[in-house]
Amino acid sequence: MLVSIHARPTLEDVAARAGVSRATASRVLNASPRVSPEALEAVNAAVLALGYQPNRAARALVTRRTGAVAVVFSEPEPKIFDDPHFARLIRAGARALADVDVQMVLMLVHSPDDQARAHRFLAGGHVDGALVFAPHRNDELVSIVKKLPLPVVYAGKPWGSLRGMHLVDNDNEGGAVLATEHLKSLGRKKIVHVAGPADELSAIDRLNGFKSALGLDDKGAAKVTEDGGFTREGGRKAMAALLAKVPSLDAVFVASDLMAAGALETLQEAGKRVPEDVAVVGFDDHATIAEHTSPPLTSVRQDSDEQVKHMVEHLMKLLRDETVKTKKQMLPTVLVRRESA
Amino acid sequence: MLVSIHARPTLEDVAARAGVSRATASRVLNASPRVSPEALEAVNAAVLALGYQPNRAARALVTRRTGAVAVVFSEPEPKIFDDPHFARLIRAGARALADVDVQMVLMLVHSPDDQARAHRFLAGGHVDGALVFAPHRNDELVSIVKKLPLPVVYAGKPWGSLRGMHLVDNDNEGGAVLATEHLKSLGRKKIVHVAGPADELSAIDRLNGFKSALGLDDKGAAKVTEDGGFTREGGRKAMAALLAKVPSLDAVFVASDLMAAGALETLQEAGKRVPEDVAVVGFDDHATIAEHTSPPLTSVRQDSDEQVKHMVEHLMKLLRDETVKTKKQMLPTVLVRRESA
DNA sequence: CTCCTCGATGAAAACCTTTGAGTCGCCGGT
DNA sequence: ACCGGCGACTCAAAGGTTTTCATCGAGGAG
Repeated sequence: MLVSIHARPTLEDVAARAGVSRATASRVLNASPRVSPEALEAVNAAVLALGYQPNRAARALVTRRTGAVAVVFSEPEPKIFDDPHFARLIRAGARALADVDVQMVLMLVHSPDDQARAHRFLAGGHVDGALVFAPHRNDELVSIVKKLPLPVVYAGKPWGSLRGMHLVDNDNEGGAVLATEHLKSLGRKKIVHVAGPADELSAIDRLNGFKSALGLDDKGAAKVTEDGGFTREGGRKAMAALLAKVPSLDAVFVASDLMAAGALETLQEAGKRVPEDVAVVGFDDHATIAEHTSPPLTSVRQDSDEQVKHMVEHLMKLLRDETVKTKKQMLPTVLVRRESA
Repeated sequence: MLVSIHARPTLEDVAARAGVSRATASRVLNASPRVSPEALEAVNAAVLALGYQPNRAARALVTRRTGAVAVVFSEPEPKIFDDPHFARLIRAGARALADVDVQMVLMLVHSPDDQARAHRFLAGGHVDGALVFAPHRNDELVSIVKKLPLPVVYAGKPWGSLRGMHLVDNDNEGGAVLATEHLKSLGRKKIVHVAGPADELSAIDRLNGFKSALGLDDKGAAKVTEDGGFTREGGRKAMAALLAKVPSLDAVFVASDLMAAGALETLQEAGKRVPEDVAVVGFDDHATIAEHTSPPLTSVRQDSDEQVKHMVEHLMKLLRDETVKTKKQMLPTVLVRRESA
């Protein structure tokens, strides 16, 4: 049977070759139970022989499903995308979505223009759902997305009411407690904190963990904390400020590895030995940072790959209309000991 | 006219409201010239009033175009994705593609499994074309993709025959010449080179530029060159090796900013002052690296955003079946002077 | 006044799949 | 022998858009 020169085979072709109707062939492909074993085998053989691949557009048209989901990063400050964390999240997203055979539409939202575009796109029915990364305070994108009749899973807690929202968060607070307790267990008496920006909830949660582990109130915490803005440079400066503020410090919990790298540099310049004079614990356990600082960084691991995987799973459940038991998931964090503490 | 509760408006609805036929409405949307001004205006008004957005699936079905292109990163070593360069390319791709309203399907290819998946996907007609980043030697993905009847634009020169391929490359060799000439013009006599891995053409081109600027042959070059593998750690080690090999060196051209950051650390530890004792020039002009080393790094700028933008433009031309004059584009590089040289 | 041309428009086919309704044959029960 | 029921299957409609072809009307040439 000579098939046409180059055209891709259609379901009709498969059905013809298998000696069944289009409908039956379709049922085989969609794993419907109402198919006889013979038909099933014949169709599968035909699919294989012809190298058939369903036409996504046709399928999308009738099912009213696009087979695509948006992955949205909302980030007023484009620079932070040079953060290696970002690359990791994207990689994890690409992988997890490819595994379930759905297309990933990446959207980076910086400006109000981008927001409008994202709004149009998400409202336009071009995707079945969305994964949203919007860590910042009062991010308008979140209010926009919230109003859309679109299944959405957030990474971490977006600012504002969480009513009815689905999200997968890391246990930032628990991780911070872990880190601080560890420093205490080393016998450190004067523990300080380089915090992340006050407009990100993950930073706030980490700060809260630090406070609760030490039994500090807001005022007490303010005396031993500096904002490092989640950047290397910020970590450097915050550490310097802390050295000035608390000369007797003997340990520091830094809210991100990137900042910790900066902090280590400052400590080194100040002639402090790590961990002898000052013990340092970071957060993220970022492979290419934590393992390559000197000394290698003790850090709280939050598994971004795992987080994204859970987000995807959760979203798929929503798309399948399964009733999800827990709307919010919290992923555990663990302390990874290296040499800095 | 009460419209249905929630269903998205269709072209039929638009046509009805504008008092024309579906066909005419379609012509307006596709900017066909054969439309009267009145019809045009009426349809546009209806589109606006209804918030109409074309159904991508339906359109894809009939035009046999998906409105999506794949962006493929082939990279045996997943770690390199922590390279900030990668994040930049992705960002640029997302932006450039969104600008022309096509969806970006991101594919990260690490393993042979991934290759097979990519093959299936690209052959499956799920995208109209592809942007391929495959810098490494003998990357099998390239041979796979080459056989596909799919418009593809490569980033840089993939290894192997370039016959009939479309690509947008940076002028690596020219940039290297620029860097080396600059060091010469500073009166430096003993200039060495920290190279990228020998299985990436961009690294080889930079090495070649270095060689030709100094008039070195292979043997001569080998004496003053070390491979830094495009990593920070590699740059550190390569610099140390060079210091041992060529104690009298007074300048170094490093083939990437990340390696240059490492090299600077080594120089500092060796007690060399930069630029007084040793002048350093990097490559990439990566914002978050070059500006934050101490001293700030003189570097060759290659504009990744520009490169990706050109790739997208080129691909769009291919998709429109325009005959493209030049299959290969070369983007200029410029030297950005800071304090390290 | 008629014929022709040409531009604008409408009707309908085509794209490929899913799915609800209907058909067919067969078995067991009466 | 008939009927009901059931499992496996086929038919055909539906989904929203583009595009070809035909139609219609107006305006110019003869």
